[in-house]
Amino acid sequence: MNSEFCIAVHALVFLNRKACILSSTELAKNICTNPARIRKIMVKLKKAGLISTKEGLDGGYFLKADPKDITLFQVSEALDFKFVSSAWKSGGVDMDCLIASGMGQVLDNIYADLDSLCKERLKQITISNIDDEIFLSHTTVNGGNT
Amino acid sequence: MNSEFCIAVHALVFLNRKACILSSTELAKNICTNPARIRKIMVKLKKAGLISTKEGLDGGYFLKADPKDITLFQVSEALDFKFVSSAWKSGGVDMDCLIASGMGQVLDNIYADLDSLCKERLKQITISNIDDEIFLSHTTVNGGNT
DNA sequence: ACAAACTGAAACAATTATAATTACAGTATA
DNA sequence: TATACTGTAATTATAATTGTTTCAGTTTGT
Repeated sequence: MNSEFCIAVHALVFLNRKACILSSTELAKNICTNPARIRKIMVKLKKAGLISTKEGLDGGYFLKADPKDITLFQVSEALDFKFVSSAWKSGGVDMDCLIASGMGQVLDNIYADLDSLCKERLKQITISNIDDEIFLSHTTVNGGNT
Repeated sequence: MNSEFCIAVHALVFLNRKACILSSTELAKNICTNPARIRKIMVKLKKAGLISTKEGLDGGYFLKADPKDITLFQVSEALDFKFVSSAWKSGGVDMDCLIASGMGQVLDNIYADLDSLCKERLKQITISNIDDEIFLSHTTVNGGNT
């Protein structure tokens, strides 16, 4: 469920740069996925107050918050997913051996720790930062005449 | 491929605690998986110098390194996997739009950064630490007579 | 008022990733 | 020299992820 994060960040950067209302179909085209998937993700960003929607003709999605204020941490929180986790557990809680019964929790704790470490780091990156990263590196001071 | 890490850590902790040679079948039983999977993972730990093998009758795996020196960072390096990554990429490198063509790399960089952050943290945790965590919490100073 | 074009949501199909199973050659050991 | 391992590969089974299709509900513009 990590690609949801990619899609959300991509959509926010794109909405910011286009600075207009874009439908799920238009977003899907740029992101290379399908509109239904876009909508499912945008619902979460809307609940988090990062975007708003306009229904009806020429409706779609647009940024609500200031891109300088939207951190990737907020995006990850909005999506409610974990960067680090494991569905598979070794051993089993009802086994006699202390290692077999305890290892699942031990690793869950480690993964939870790593996950918050990641999320703390993402508080330092905003949608504006990413826009800069993409567009400043393609803009030279002399217009590309090296 | 995150469960490989769970299995490797579990196996190392178990080998350390049992302090004897254990076959892939015995390890698989405690970890709750199959011997072939165990062997595939143990090959990597062996290449990294963390364990050794003994073939033939009553053969199997045993710890080579000091559990106080085996960090979870070393384990993750031995397995050569990423805690944070995404196979799915938004957009496409050959698209005209700078965002669509650049977003994949932007997120790859972010994920690589988060991944090394996680691995740095794991330099602080050893196999001994985990053994302690499991066994010290189940051992009270008066033998459990509260 | 009404048609158009959107979101939100669900059900289903397709694809991909992950894990389990089976089998067997090679090897050290008792 | 038979035994019981590892190392490896091929195959099957299962689970997770992504894509597709459909439709009810809503708002907008004419």
